[in-house]
Amino acid sequence: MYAKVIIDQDAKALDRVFEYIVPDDLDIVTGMRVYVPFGCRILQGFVVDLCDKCDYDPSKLKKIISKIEDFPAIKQEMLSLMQYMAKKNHLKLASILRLFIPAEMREGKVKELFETHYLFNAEIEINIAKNAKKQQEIIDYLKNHNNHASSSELNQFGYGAIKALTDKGILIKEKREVRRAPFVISETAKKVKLNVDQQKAVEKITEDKTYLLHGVTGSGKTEVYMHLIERALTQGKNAIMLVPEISLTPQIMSNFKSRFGDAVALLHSGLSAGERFDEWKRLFSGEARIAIGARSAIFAPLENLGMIIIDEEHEQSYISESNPRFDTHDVAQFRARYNKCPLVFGSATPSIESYEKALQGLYSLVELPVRANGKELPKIQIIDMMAEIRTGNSGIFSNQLLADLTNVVNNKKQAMIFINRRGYSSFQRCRDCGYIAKCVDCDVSLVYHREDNRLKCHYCGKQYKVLTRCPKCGSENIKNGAVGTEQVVSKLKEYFPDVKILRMDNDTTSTKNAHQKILNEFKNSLPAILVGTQMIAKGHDFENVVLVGIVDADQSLYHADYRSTERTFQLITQVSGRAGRSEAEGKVVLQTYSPRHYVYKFASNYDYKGFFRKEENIRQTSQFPPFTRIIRILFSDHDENYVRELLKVCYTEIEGLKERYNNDIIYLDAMKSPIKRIQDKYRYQIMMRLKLENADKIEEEVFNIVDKNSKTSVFFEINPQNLS
DNA sequence: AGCACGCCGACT
DNA sequence: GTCGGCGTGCTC
Repeated sequence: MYAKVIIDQDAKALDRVFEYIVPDDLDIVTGMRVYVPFGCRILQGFVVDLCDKCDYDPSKLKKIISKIEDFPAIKQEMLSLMQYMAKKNHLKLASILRLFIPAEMREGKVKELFETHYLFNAEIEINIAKNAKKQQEIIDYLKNHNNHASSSELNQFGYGAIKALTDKGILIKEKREVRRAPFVISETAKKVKLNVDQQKAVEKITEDKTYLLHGVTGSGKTEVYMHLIERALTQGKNAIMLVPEISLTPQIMSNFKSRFGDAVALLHSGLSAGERFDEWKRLFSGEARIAIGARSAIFAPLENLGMIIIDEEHEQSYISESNPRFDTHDVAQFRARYNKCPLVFGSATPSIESYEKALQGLYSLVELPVRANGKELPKIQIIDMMAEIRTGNSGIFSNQLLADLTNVVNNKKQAMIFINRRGYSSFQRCRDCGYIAKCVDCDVSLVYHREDNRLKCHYCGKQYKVLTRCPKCGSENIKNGAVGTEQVVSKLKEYFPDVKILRMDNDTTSTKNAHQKILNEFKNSLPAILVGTQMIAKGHDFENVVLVGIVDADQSLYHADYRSTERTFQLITQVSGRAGRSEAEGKVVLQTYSPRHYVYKFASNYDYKGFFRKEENIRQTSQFPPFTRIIRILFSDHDENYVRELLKVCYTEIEGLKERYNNDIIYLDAMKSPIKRIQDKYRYQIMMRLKLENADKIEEEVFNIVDKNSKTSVFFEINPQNLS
């Protein structure tokens, strides 16, 4: 028997199958991880196929040394998925396989946890001394507990008694595997009765196809998800539900835990290595039947799927932007098709791509048009910050926002201030010569952090002293750029010295549970103001929040990125949803320097469809996705000359495609990447925009050209999210 | 990726 | 003479 093995190394030259002899005494099956001799080393590999004959010279074949685990960690479906992803995203096989198993398992760091268990042996005659009270207590305890107990339960009776009983054979020792289940406080599940729309949605979502569930904020999508999952379980099937990492709040987790109990396995970044491994194993073995987690939970080792749900479908985090670059939507679609089960993309603000597909009939549109609690959405007031400046207010806050905040404080209520930038301000610039402080390795502007009075690079984390004098012209006239969370907090403290003001962003939530601590503190303070980035935009329901301030709505609008308008609309809708969740009426104050931009008109009226039509129109006329396809090829290397040469060769050859595809190529150019260097690697890129008809063919040819010419790996990105 | 093999410069 | 630089190529 021969095995086709993929070596677990992330190198272009090893990105193929190597054949090995399976020794007779090893019962290897497809999907197992094995140790194999490779050159003069021993490496880990994945068995992806077994067959009777080999393609390579049989006299040169080596033998598999041993199994790593005695179960096949990669199931058949995942092997097909590997093939699909390799082709679709031009990824290396080993790097895909790594996604399918917990990192902890590969690194060999975590082991199964065992606990000694004792069984009561009913066969044997009980013969203990009359004064052996403790031993009698143990026997009584076991009789009351189905004749078995763990060592931790019995330890209270003392080790001597346990040992005496074990020696006599009355107790039988046994090693049992225990799982480190992440602790979740589960409140009592209140089963909510569905309203008419929700009921209709549940009834509609039954077939083996993709559904786009468009439900306004607060329309009760989660309840629909729960019903869908419940139905899948009743049919004897399993389910996956994905949520964006940031909205994996204890609230959602405890909701599902209390509804489905131990059938739920949670996969998110807050788990310890052991917990993650054990949750994975519970899914693998079928002990758990619902996987809930962030992006990577789409690879949950569940078979027989009956439902896949992606909540907040439009979220950027579903598109992986580093090493194995893939789109969770594609993976979900593959798994849904493989398992012949429904796939649900849910959102209050679907991505333009998805909604377009729904209109084209590729997805079936299901709508939840009203809020489940019947409440109105909070009113959004647009404040023209240019007018504020003209009337002499050049501060961060408009007079209206300050007045509303004062009102909130006086009424002992709560407010949230949303600002889409962490740190104190964006950058430091010399007013005389225009010099901007940049990272020496990454070539991006540094961000000023006031807490430790330093400049930091957000790409590599390197820290620098602040500028007091311009290194270029010597001027001391240094100015800070746009505002960030820290600055908003310090300004608020000036206005409201006695009010509890909290900050929540990447910097204040890096430690474990910091997230929850801040939210709890906020929850328990009246009045209070919570300042934060996107992090505060999701999933938290605070009944006392009556005001949401969006300090600089334009910040997400001015990225050189075709999706920035869409993103701004989504952000506003989401952030606004935080106000007025309960009895009190909520209000949103939106500050902008370009109040006439169409995004604000539609967003302030919660008019998704209107926004969609406008945006669709713009994308169509300006030839952007989803009406075209953008391909970005990123070359990076320490050796700048090599990258430039490679870029040149590839570009010339790709340009040659114009002979055959001139009408399909809207745009083609080669350039330095906007961030010219990251971690001392020089970055160059080729960008192209294609008409859809022949996009697949051209993409394939472009990939082959690049692959043929480069020694090192090159990043391929389709419709990139951000262009750094 | 890692490691061996291999062909040219300055040293005990 | 030979120790060691890192270029090229191979690993079932």
